Amino acid sequence: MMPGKTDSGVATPGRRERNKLAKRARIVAAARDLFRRQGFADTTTQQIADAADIGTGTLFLYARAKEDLLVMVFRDEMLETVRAIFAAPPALAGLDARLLAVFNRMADYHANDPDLARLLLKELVVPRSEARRSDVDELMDAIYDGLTDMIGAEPRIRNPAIVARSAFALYYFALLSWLGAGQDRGWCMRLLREQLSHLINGDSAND
Amino acid sequence: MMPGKTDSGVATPGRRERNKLAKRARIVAAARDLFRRQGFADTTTQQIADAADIGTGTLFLYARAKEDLLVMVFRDEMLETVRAIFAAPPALAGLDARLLAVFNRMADYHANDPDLARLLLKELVVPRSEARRSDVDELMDAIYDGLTDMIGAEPRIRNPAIVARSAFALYYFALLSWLGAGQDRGWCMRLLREQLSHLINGDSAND
DNA sequence: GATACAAAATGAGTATAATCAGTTTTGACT
DNA sequence: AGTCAAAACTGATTATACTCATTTTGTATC
Repeated sequence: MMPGKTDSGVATPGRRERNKLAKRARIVAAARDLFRRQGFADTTTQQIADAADIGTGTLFLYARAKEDLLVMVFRDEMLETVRAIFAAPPALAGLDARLLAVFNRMADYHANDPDLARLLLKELVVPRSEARRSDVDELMDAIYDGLTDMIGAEPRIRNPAIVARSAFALYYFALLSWLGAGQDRGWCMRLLREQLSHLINGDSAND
Repeated sequence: MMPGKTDSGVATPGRRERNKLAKRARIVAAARDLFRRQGFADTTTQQIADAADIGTGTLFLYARAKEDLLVMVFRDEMLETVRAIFAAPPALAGLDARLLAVFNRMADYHANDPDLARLLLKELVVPRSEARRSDVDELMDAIYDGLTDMIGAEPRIRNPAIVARSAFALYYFALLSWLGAGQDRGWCMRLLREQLSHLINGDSAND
């Protein structure tokens, strides 16, 4: 039992990779719990490292900065939510209902912990690093895939301008919730729908 | 000449107030120069305090956090620019030309120092504090006043939802510049124009 | 002018995010 | 099993944003 690879046909992920993933999960879980309990500012990186049972140095191997941990927490939870919403049978749920569900989930973050939510939005909408940018893209992709599945068009269309607009739509929706301008959500939804129809019809979105 | 108030009819601002304003100006100037020369991250608060010839403690009396200094710098420069643009005689400059001038000025920040610009946008669009929020409002007001003057409608209309949308329009424009999607600027301008016509026609903007 | 009071300034001190040089663990290969 | 290079881990150390108890400055009243 020496080599780390069993005799399966395709290459096994490998123990190293699995350990890394497990550790990442432990870190994110620890961060999520502590942020929830004490808030972002009052949680030290030391505490997170202790809770995840790793050294402080290791922590910064998985997250370039403390704020990255917040994004990791959000990303994981939101991806799960979006996938669950679009995976559920489309009972009475039309396009609008599902979009609304995703939006509402984002808005919940504002309701529960405004400071944390603000930080999240900042980091997600104007990402500093390429890595961060791909976090947004992944979230957008999840929504796209769900929508294109429902509409029946081909998935996996990528258009930076539309990605930006959709990211904005999500962002703007949350911003409006924060401002208490709830009645504007309809406008926001319509904007996203319009953008998505451009996406599906293959318009170049220059106009 | 003991009392700090001369015998003018109305109350003189007072030396204290004047000193405070002058000190604030010195701080902003010092911060601007250092940020330009060395970048935001590589400039310490100590350096700024030294350059402005004040103690480090005093610095944080004028700015709650280091990032506030960035916003102060931006706010001052941008307000001056916006006012200059709308104060100039409307020679060949229509509505679009002036808006574009304001937008381009914002985009310049991206071109010159992307990191600094990203930080700015984050801070301006999702302000943490009420004080920060009023910075955005003031900028928006400057644009509104210029536009309503040109169009001839009554100035000083305030609608949080429209403020949010306009702030977004500025933000989005800069985001697109950053993404290199320059051809989308037209869409952004049209959005703002549309919002402004709602503003002028007195629509409630719920729709 | 002297006294009292509030506002502002100060810089030594503190807390902590992030680093890095050294150590341990891993897994492929013989 | 034994060897080795690369990957992962560690926590003592560092740099610095921000605080706070104390001092200085400005203004009002007599």
